[in-house]
Amino acid sequence: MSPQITTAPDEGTLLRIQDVAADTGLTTRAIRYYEEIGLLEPAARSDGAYRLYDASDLERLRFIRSLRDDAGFSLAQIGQLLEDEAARERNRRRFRTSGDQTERRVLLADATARVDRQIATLEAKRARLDAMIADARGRRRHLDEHLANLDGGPDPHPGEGRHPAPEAG
Amino acid sequence: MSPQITTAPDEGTLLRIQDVAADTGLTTRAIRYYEEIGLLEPAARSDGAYRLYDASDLERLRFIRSLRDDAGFSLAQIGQLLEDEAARERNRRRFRTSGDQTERRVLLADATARVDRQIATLEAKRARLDAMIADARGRRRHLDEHLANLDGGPDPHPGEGRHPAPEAG
DNA sequence: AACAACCTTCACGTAAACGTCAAGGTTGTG
DNA sequence: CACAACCTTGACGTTTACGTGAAGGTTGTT
Repeated sequence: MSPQITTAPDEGTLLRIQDVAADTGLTTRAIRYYEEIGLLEPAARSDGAYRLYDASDLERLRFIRSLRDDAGFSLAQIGQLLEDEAARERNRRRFRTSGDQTERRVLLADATARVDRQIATLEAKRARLDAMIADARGRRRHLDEHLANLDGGPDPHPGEGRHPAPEAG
Repeated sequence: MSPQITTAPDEGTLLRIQDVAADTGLTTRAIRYYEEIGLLEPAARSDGAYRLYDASDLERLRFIRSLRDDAGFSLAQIGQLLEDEAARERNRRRFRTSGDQTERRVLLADATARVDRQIATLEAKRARLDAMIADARGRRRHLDEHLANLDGGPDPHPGEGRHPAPEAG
């Protein structure tokens, strides 16, 4: 419990690209590439032009990775989802420096609209996935019925023909 | 109600690649490419080596497209999901020609296992998507709280500090 | 048989999303 | 200040998933 420690400042920590890579599970090349195509700018640069990332950068990179790996979006789509980082940053600064309640409300409303669009996009994707799952469940039920037919009475409706083949694959 | 018509046989219809492309929304090149990487073989070939596709081929192609566009899987992953078309086809033939109830049961069980794996994969993906949606909803709630703070009593807990910045982006 | 409209198999081109050097500058430690 | 370990910016290579001709054969209709 020493009153002043220089290790683990935590709050204003800036990481170099390799540490960021380790933390996020991305490669340094990928991170630079994301910067190249405008997905994020590092919070700062060192005197020697080293890229320096803060906590919010890490969050953003993890989000990008999640959208890429978990949701399967292309980087172009991810760019659409994140939409205009510059405006976002401007808004942040304006929000912090603004004493005007009305302006703060407008900025928050903007942020809300962006998040709502993200949610809508993600839910649309989930709906399509759900449809596919339902479809697969249907195929599964179909197979189960065939199994039931084999176990119970063999050949209930002989010349049926709704399905060309019993689908054994 | 003529007893014998040559148009619209429907049952054993075989389509050429362009018609298949129109039906599935894929390009002829994509369909040939999918064959190249082993995702499907056309049901038959004409005397002049034209590819000929049946109804089940169309289903399969629509499924592939769905996995690609809706679920965002790579063709390699889709190949894993569809897994061993050759075995599938062998199973179909064996199923049709098998009079042995036990064998039919085994073949159906195999098919069921495959479908179950597909469902599991799709549900895993949906779970990850759900997590992301929940996350986005959390961010949205957070923004709403800030809005509420602006509307109601301004600055309820002054020196709080759990959040470094009010997050206006 | 002629003809358009299909189809075939190469084979090279392309955009996305990085991987992988190369050549040189920067940082932190002894 | 020497040195390893990191970083920088090019710049070319690679994989995936096709697009786009080219050169020639096939089908269906007239």
